[in-house]
Amino acid sequence: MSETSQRPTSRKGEIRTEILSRITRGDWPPGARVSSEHELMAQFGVSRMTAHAALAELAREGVLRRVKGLGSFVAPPLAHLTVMNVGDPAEEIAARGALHRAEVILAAERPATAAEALVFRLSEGASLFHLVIRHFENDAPVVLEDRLVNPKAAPDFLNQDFSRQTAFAYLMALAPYPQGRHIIRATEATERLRALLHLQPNEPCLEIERTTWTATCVVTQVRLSHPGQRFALIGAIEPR
Amino acid sequence: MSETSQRPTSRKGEIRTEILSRITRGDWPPGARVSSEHELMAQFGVSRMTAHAALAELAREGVLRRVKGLGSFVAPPLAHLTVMNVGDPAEEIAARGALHRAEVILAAERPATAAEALVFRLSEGASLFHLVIRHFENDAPVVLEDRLVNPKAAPDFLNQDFSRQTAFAYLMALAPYPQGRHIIRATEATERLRALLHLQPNEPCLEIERTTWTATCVVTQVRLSHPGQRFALIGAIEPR
DNA sequence: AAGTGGTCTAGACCACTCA
DNA sequence: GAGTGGTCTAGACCACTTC
Repeated sequence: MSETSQRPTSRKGEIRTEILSRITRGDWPPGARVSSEHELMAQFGVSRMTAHAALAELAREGVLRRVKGLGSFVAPPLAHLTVMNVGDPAEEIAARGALHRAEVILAAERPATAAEALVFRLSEGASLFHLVIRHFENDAPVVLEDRLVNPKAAPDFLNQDFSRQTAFAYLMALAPYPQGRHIIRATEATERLRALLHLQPNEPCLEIERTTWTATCVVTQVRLSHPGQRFALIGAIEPR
Repeated sequence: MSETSQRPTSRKGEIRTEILSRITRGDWPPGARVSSEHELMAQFGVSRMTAHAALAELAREGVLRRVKGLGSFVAPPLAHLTVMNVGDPAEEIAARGALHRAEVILAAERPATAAEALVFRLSEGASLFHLVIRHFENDAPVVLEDRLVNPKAAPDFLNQDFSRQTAFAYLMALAPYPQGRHIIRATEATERLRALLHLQPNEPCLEIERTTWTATCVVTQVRLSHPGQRFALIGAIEPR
C-alpha cells in the first residue's frame, strides 16, 4: 500500500502498481482473474521470478488470492484491518514529549484464584505475582496497570525496580516475540479507579486487557485502565 | 509467526525456523547480527535466492532489520502490534451467529460545517451526505452508526436501501482498498445515545471513529457508538 | 578491496486444476 | 495435456558499508 501514487523503482514495483491501479480503477473488480505469471513475463519483459515476486507480494498483503493450477484473483475487500501499536507506557508517554513517572502501588506474591489459574494453565492456589502500578504523564495519572505474572516465566520479577524499568520492558526482554490477545472495553470506573486516576464524575475508563504467552507458558495478563476523557487509541487502517 | 513449532516444508522454511528458534532461545538477543546470506548458503546448501528469501521474509515480519553493506540484525521487540479486524457490522453480527437488523434514522444531504469541511478537504458549506443507522443484534441495539459521506466519492449514496446492504459494503464496493485512520475512545453517553442504545444508568460508550480515503479524495467518516457493557473489541497480538 | 543486501535472469521440477 | 502457481538453482550487476 502507500505505493499507489509513487513511481516504482524496480521492475517488481512497476508490475505491482500497474496491477493495483487496474484494481482501484475498477478494471479488475473483486473476484476477477488478474494476469498470470507468464502473461506478465510477456507484457513487462521480465523473468518469471520477477513476475512471481510481484504477484506473491500482493497476495501476502491480501490484495490477491492465488490458487495453484487456477490463477490469481482479486481478493474481496470486505474487511478493514486495523493495526495499532501497543507498547511500553513509558515509551509512549516519552514519544509524546511528556515526562513519565511510575508509582508502585502493590508488588506481591499470592495464590491464584480459580479463574486466574485457568488463564495461566496452573492449578488453583499456585503462586502468582501481582503488580499494580500507576503511570503519570507530566504528573497527571494516565494509566493504572494491574498485572499478573507467571513465576515460572519470570521468577525474579518482584525484585525489579519498576520505577526505573517498566514491567513491560522487563518481560519483553525475558520473553521476546510473544503471542497474545487483547480486549478493549469501555467501563464504568470503580471508586478506587476514580480516585487513583483523578477521574471526573461519570468519566468512564478505556480498558485494555492483554494476555501474552510463549510456546511454553502464559507469561502475563495485564489490565490497563485509562481515563476516558484524556486518552484514545489511534491506529492506521490497512486493506485486506 | 505461528510457525515456531511446526516442521518446515520448504528449504526457506527450514532456514526461517532455525533463525527464529535461535532468537527465541536467546542465542541471538535483540540487536545481534544473524548469519549473512552467504553464510546461510554454506550452512544449508541452498542458493543465494533462497537464503535471501528467508531473511527477507523475517525482515518483512519485523523480526529482522537488514542494512545494505552491513548485515541482518535481530529487531528490538519493544512494541506489540495489535491487529484487529474491523468490518461490516452486519457481517460481524452474523459471524457471531446472531440476527442483524438495521434501522435508518436519518439519511439526508446538508452543508458541511467548518470542521467537517476540513476533514473532507472541501470548502465550507459544500454538500455532504449524513446517515444515521441503528444496528440490532437479536433485537438489542448494539451500534449507532453516524456517517458522513463525500458526494464526490459516492454521488448515488442516498438512493441506497440501507436495510438491505450496509453503507460499509456499498462504499467498499465503490472504493475498495482505502487507506484510513481510526480513533477508539471511551465516552460518557449523551441522552440521545442512552435512549437509542438502551443504555443502563452510567453505562459508558465505546466509540470508534474511522476516516477513510482513497488516492483522490476523503470518502467517509463514521462514528460507531457501542454500549460499553455489551461490547468489546478483541484482537490478536503479533510481535514486531 | 571485501563483504553485505537488493534485484534480476533464464532456466528447472513439482503439484495442482481444468477440459 | 496445457496452463497455473510454489519452489529452487547458479549465476549476474548494483549500491552500500567498513577497513
